[in-house]
Amino acid sequence: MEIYKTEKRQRYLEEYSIGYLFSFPIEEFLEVHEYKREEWIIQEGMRPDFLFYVIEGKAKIYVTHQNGKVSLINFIKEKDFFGEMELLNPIYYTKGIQATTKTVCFAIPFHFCRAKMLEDTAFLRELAKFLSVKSTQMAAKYTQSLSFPLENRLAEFILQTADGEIYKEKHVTVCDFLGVSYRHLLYVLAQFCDKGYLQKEGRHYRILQHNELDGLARVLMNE
Amino acid sequence: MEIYKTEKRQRYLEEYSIGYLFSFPIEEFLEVHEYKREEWIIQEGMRPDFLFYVIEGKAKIYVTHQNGKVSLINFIKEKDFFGEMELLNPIYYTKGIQATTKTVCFAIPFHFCRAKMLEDTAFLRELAKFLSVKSTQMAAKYTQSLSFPLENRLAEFILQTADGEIYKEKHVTVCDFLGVSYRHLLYVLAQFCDKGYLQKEGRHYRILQHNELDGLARVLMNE
DNA sequence: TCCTAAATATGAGATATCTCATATTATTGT
DNA sequence: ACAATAATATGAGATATCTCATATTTAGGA
Repeated sequence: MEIYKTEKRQRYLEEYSIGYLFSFPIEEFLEVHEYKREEWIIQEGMRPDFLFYVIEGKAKIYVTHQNGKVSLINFIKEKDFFGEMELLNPIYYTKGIQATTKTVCFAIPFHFCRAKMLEDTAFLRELAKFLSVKSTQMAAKYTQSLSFPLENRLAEFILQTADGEIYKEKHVTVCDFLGVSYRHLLYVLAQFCDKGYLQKEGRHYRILQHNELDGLARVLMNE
Repeated sequence: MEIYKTEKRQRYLEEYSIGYLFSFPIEEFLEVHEYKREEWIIQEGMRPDFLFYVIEGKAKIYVTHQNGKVSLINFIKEKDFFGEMELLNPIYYTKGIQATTKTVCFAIPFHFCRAKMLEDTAFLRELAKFLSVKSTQMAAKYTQSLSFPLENRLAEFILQTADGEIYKEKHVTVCDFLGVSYRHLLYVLAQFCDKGYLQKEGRHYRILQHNELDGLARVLMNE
């Protein structure tokens, strides 16, 4: 982890101003942190000292269960907060946050800013919106996971993450995210190839029948 | 649905004051609504005109999927909000809310109060806390449902909802809530009886081995 | 460059869970 | 009090998904 100082910090503060999220001057308190690919930004179970706001990069939220299984709860991207649970709730089991790519965040120290943030209408309104979306998404994912087989959820995931016609997510990550075994994921991917929806090209998959996948994914919708 | 007027309304306003949740005078705008057991407070897909705050009673949040399956997303109890998604988000697929028992709510009209509420620090802070808890719970339920068989989740549910030593939830409701088929629910309940954790008494079940169920439920924890 | 750990692949057998069919009680409205 | 509807119950067969064993390939570190 690297903390940007002086000019570099200043450059980020200017280029990605988040002043509009607050009605008090936040700039002076902001730290700018850079995390390397794969680096753990927050260790599971360790309360952070900052509220984070992502400027560049992507990260993943993980939790480990008692039976050893790991769940990838969600992805975090630009303009997302994390650490907000710890800001609001004195008791909370902290999830692990791992950078997927090089990630730059604003880190807002609780120590100096908690009280101010909790008194700030503009910020609280943004936060409430962010949380309402998050909560809605989790509820949707929850009920979908109980109501539909992997086939549908994977189709949606492929379409969401594909780069043009190419799908190339790591199987291991996808298993944790969709909550299925590695074996089963490969079964369903093989089915998609059999049916001609996908074509395997080395380690990647090319989407051949966008429509068919879309049909499978669309069934999840309406929420 | 019945709207309390004059004295009855006044009595509720005094007995269950929620003035402390707001920093502006809210009382004059509050309606007091009573819904009968089984009544739909909000129809799925129909945006409500109020933010609701539950005073007495219990309700359920439902969503219907395209394949006809119904999910019981969560239970709502005293001191919970609902309609807050529609307050915050102009675009949102409204879930259905059904009263389980006779339910009395304060209904805060968006028309008069939206702007005020979205400017109110005290309220926004409460709402953000409420949403953060809700989001955390959904995330936990989501990952648990993907990581553990019904056995564990049912054990937890039985302990949470049992009335003393007696478990008597309706199977139909539990299926929707835990996202499993009726058939499978009965299988696992039968297993619990075989193992001596539960004993069937007419339509109810008596908890015989609290410890064993607790062991199964505890495996979910740590979040 | 080589070694090791991670990621990919595939088979075989188990089990968790689902669908459907069919009875038998409760509950509710009239 | 009766009919209709909802809830409970159980069997049988299907399928979605898991576990484990084992190879092969890829990628990162000494």
